[in-house]
Order: sequence, then structure tokens, then C-alpha cells
Amino acid sequence: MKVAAKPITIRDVARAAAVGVGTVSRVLNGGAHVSRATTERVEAAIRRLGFRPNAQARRMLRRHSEIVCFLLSNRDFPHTFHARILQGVENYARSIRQHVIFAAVHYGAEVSPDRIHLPPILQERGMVDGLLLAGTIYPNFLHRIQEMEIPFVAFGNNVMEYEGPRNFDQVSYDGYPGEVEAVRYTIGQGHRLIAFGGDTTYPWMRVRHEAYLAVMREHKLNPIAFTAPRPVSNLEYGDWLAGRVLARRPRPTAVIAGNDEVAFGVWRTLRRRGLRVPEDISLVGFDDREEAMLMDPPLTTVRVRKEEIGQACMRMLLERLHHPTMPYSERLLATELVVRDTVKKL
Amino acid sequence: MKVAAKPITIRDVARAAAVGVGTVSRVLNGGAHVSRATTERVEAAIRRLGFRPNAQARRMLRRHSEIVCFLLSNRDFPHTFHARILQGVENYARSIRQHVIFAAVHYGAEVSPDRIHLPPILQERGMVDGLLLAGTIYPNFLHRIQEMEIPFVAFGNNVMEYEGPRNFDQVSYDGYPGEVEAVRYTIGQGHRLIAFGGDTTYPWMRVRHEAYLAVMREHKLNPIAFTAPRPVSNLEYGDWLAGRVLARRPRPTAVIAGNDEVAFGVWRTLRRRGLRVPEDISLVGFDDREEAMLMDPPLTTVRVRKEEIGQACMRMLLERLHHPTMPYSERLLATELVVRDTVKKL
DNA sequence: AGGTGTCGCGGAAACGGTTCCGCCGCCGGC
DNA sequence: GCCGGCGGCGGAACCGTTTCCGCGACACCT
Repeated sequence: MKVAAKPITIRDVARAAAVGVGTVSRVLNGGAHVSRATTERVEAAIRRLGFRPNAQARRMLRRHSEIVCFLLSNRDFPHTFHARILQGVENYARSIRQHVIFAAVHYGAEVSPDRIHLPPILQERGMVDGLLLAGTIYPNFLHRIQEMEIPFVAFGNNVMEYEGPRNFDQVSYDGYPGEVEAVRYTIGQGHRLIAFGGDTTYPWMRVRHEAYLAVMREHKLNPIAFTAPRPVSNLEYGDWLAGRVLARRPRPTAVIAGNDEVAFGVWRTLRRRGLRVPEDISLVGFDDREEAMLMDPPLTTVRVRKEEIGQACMRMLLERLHHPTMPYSERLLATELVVRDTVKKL
Repeated sequence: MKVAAKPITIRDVARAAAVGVGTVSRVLNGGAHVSRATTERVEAAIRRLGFRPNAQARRMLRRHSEIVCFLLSNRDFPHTFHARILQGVENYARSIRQHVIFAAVHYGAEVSPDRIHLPPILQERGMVDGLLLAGTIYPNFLHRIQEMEIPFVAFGNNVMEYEGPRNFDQVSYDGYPGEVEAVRYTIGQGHRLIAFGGDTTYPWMRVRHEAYLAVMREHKLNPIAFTAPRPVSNLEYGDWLAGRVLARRPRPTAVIAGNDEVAFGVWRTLRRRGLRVPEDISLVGFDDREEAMLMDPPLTTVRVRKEEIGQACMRMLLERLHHPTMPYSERLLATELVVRDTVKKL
């Protein structure tokens, strides 16, 4: 690591190539209105001196940083679901030469907007062009962000109980069709006593629950839903759900779990009680996380295309940046059933 | 979202507070050499105008960006292991007002350094102050990065077959003591026929293998190691390992799996063949991933403190930035056994 | 031949901060 | 009473780019 000598500037290059600084700048930015010969002379000088333009000075003039911030709310760390969204964002960002700052923020759902402690990244002006909101997002935080007058896109499924006109952009997956497909498929496999379980405090769970109810009604079947709010992990919710299902008479032959983690909890409790999936009880998840493949047999579940959500978020933010006044919208991505091996044909 | 009016600059503030720009700048940067009364007048003006300094202009003068890049090599997305490292980096960075750009890079282990396609973030000068290298890192990439003369710290365990003098900083966990503890513990529970399995192509696996061998030797027990390289997933490696273990006579009573994913593969294959953990065969993992808690019963494994690795990386990079000429070093973090329920007392 | 449009180019101005120089006034020492 | 030092402060210069203005040369048209 050389001790930093005086860095080479655009003026050094101009001098070396015997041209004006404007010309060097033009070459740097695509070379419009510069003759072939001059371009080559300048490029040679750039190579010879090992010149690389200073990113900060550039950004100052450009008036935007080409950096967006992926802001994770109220999570300990980005586990696989959000990690995949982040990767989707990064992939797309890289292809269009944008950069992604990863930041986290924690706050209570109840604190007033102006008491939320923002991460340092949001305290400077011009540090990031826009925001991508993921994690569990409460309305107070959205209000706070809106005060900052910085463009942002939210991952809509994780927005909790937001009321009033939605004056921001969001990208969501539509869990409804996927869950409909899942329930129909289960019925198609001959099941009639099909339970659903998931804490409908969460809006994303409500959608799945409604899809379940609709399909059951459509087939004139009695819904068996366990949707009580419980302040426990998904895994433990699954344990509890399995208990309720087993206690129910007549016993359901299939369980639609609110998500893959709940399904995992159901699975382990069933196994502990000596029951096998799918021989004794069939099981369906939601999300298609990595863990679904870990299960044995692999879990039939509903796929959410997380990388595509990330990409769509980034794309939408960019559109907003380019057209600040366009009307707010929501982009909905489809979900679909992934049939694996946990639903038995009756 | 208001259409951007002319942004407020430091000169506007100076005019409003009837002071010079220098004074405003001094107030902004800690207020040394400014009287109490003036400070207050300036601060009032800042509040009144809603002035926030422009990040880019600041950075240009400061000569560093206060941004580091977390660079993930050759991974599809940040798995929970790396996600936790990233979170450790972010946590610490936030506390000292540094920012973390997340970027990914993919390259073959064999391509020559100058043919590796670097992510755009590294192509500008001054965009990031330093690099944090994670993922699976091959020597060709390290050589390429070194040419760039940008300070970096590598997550050492993931550095593959680097030879020669190590002229960069790294943070690693020392898997040896944790694995030693794990094997000793297993022996302490009365096991004598203890198998080890893991692809020792990977340097981190080699360390665990050596620890296993050392303890077995220390107790005068015959090692039963399955370390063949196999181009399959960890999970499938576990399947294969379980097969080998079951075929072996006399049959081992415990399996030390190279990592938690391998353990998971072993577990599912054992269960398929009608064997229970730990009643029929005991099992130990390594890494202490989220999945270890998913297993049933929860997996006894070796904990790697991933957040601390992240924090240490960030801290080390900062030291390097402040003292560019200090000698290179490696920071080693301890690992330790986490006893849960998959080793049976014989 | 003269006007006019276009291309290529040089260099000044601008961006929004920080840094530094120099001035003023006050205080303390002799 | 004079002088030196220093705290407080204003404002010019500067950082390394981009942008813009203006100029000369040349081609084309009338």
C-alpha cells in the first residue's frame, strides 16, 4: 500500500494530453463532441497516469448519489427471506451501476414518529437518493420517513395496519392466488377435513386465511381455522397448531400452515407424537424458504419470488426518482403452488 | 413530495444568522472557537431553515467517504451465516457513523486476476474507504484486490488455499478449540466409536478434522473419518455420510458432522432408515446456524459468533484506515460447544 | 464572397462544503 | 501606556469534477 501521493486529477490529465479539462471530462462521459484523435490522446494519458475520477466530486455536481438504502426494520438480521430480497435488489442495482447501502433500524410500533431514532444514513442530505423499506414496517415509521421528503418504496406485505391514502409506492406479492391454488390442490387430492393455522394479526396471514375460506366455501366444505394471536415464534405457533389439529374430532387429514416455519413446527410436533407426514397428515406451507427443502419429505408450499420482489422494488424506486410526480402505485407479484411431497393422495 | 426548490446551503445559513460561512462550518463541526451566543444564533438559523449539510460536498473535502463495502464472493445470496456477519458489521458501523454498501461478485477460482470482472463499486476512486471480504474467496481475487491499493479485511475462514506471505488483515474464528470440546464431550458421554464426516477440500473442514483426530488420538481411540471430496450440497454430503456410517461395522454410536447442514442431511437419512437421534445414533454439528434449532431434538453443535466476526472485521478495517502502515495481523475468535439434545449418554 | 450552422475545443464558473489567513478587540504583563 | 497573544470571526481560496459560454475552423448554401 503506497502512501497516498498527491492524487491525479483531471487537470493533470488535461496537461499531459495537451487539451482542456472540459475535453477530458467529455471523454470521461462518453466522448460526445470530441474527435477520434483527441479521444485517443486523452485515453492514453488517462492510462499512462492511472487516473480514476474522484467519485465524491462527481456526485456533488451530478446532484444524486446513485446510492439507495435498503432499510431493514425491526429485525435482528436479514434472514433468508429478506436476504433474498436484498440480493434481488443488489443484482439489479449492479446491472445499472447503482449502489446499495444496507442499514437497519429498530423502533417500537407505538412511539410517536418524531421520537423514532433514525439511522445516521438518513441524517445527511444527499447521502442516498432513495429508500427501500423492508422488515416489519409500522405506520409511525412511514410517517416519519415521509417528513424527510425522500423517495422510497416499501415491501408492501410487511406494512402493518397502515390506514388512510397510501401516498407511497410499494411492491407486494399477492398471496391470494397461491394460497387458493394450494387449497384447491389439497382438495383435489381428496382431502375434505382441511385445517388452516396462522396468526391473523398479521395482514399477510389474513390474506392467506381469506383465500383458504373462499376455497373451502367454494367447495362447500367446513373451514377449520386456528387463527388466534399468540405471542410466540412461528415454530412454536406450529407446535400449538399441531396440538389443536390433533385434538379436533373428526381429525383433519391436512393442515395448511400459515408459512413454512409454522409448517416446520407442525411437522416436528406431529413426529414427536408418532405421526408421519404425509402418511398420517398432509401439510402445506407458504413462502418457499430454504427450510422447505430441508424438511423430509420436502414441503409442498407456495412460492414467493423474493429476488423478483427485490428487483421490482429497485426498479420502482428508480422510476420514482426519474418521474417524481407520477401517481403512486403498487406492484403485485404472483405467487404459485410448488408441489413437493407432503400432501398425500387420498 | 415537494418539487425540489433550490436547496439551502451553508451560505444561506450564514446570511440568516448574520455570520460568515466559516463560522457556520465551525458550528457544524463541533463549535470549537465559536462563542456561546453565536453558536446559538447559528443553530437557530439552521433549525429555522431546515438546513442539512450536503453529504457529497463534505466527503469531497474530507478525502474519505465513510463508506465501506461488504463484498460477498461467489454466493447466490447471503445465507444466515453471512447475513449475521453482515448484521454485525452494520451494527458496529452504525454506532460509529460509518455506512456499509452491500455488493456481490462472482468469478471462477481459476481465471487470471486481471480478467475478474469487478463490481462497479470498485471502479471509482474514493467511492469506498475499504473492503470487507466474505463468501468464498480465492487467491486470484485477493491478488486483484491488492492491485487496487484499497485497504481490506478478509473473513479468513473463507479464504481458499492462499499461499505465500499473507499481506492483508483477516478475522477468523478458530474452529479447533470448539471442535476439540465437542469431541471430548462426546467421549465424555461414553462414546468410543465416533465418526467424523466433512469434505476436507475446504480449509475450515480440515481444521475440524484435525481437531477430531487429535482428540481421538489423545484418548487412544480409532478415528473413523469420511472426508472424501464430493461435488454435492452439504445436505447431500450428509446423506452420503449417514450411508457410510451405517455401513460401517462395528457401527459408530456418534457422528461429528462437519457442519450443521451436513448434520441435517445425516439426520434425515437416519430417520428415513428408521433410526432416531440421539437414541440410536448421536449427532454433533458445527456453526450453530438457525437450522440447528429447527432440528428435533435441537442439535448439539459448535457455536461460531457471527455477529462478533462482523464487528471485528469492521473494527479491524477502521484501524487499518487510521494506521495504514501497521503490520498485518489476524484476529482469531474462539468457538465453543453448545450442548443441546442430540448426544446420548451411554 | 459572405452568411450561417455545426463541430471541436479551451477554459471560466459553479457546486457546497472546509480550511486558512488575517483582522479586530480584549486581556494581561511589563 | 504599550505590546504580544489569543479568542472570535469574516470571507477568500480551494477541493475535483461538470457545465456552459465563446471562439475558431470548416462546410454548406445562396
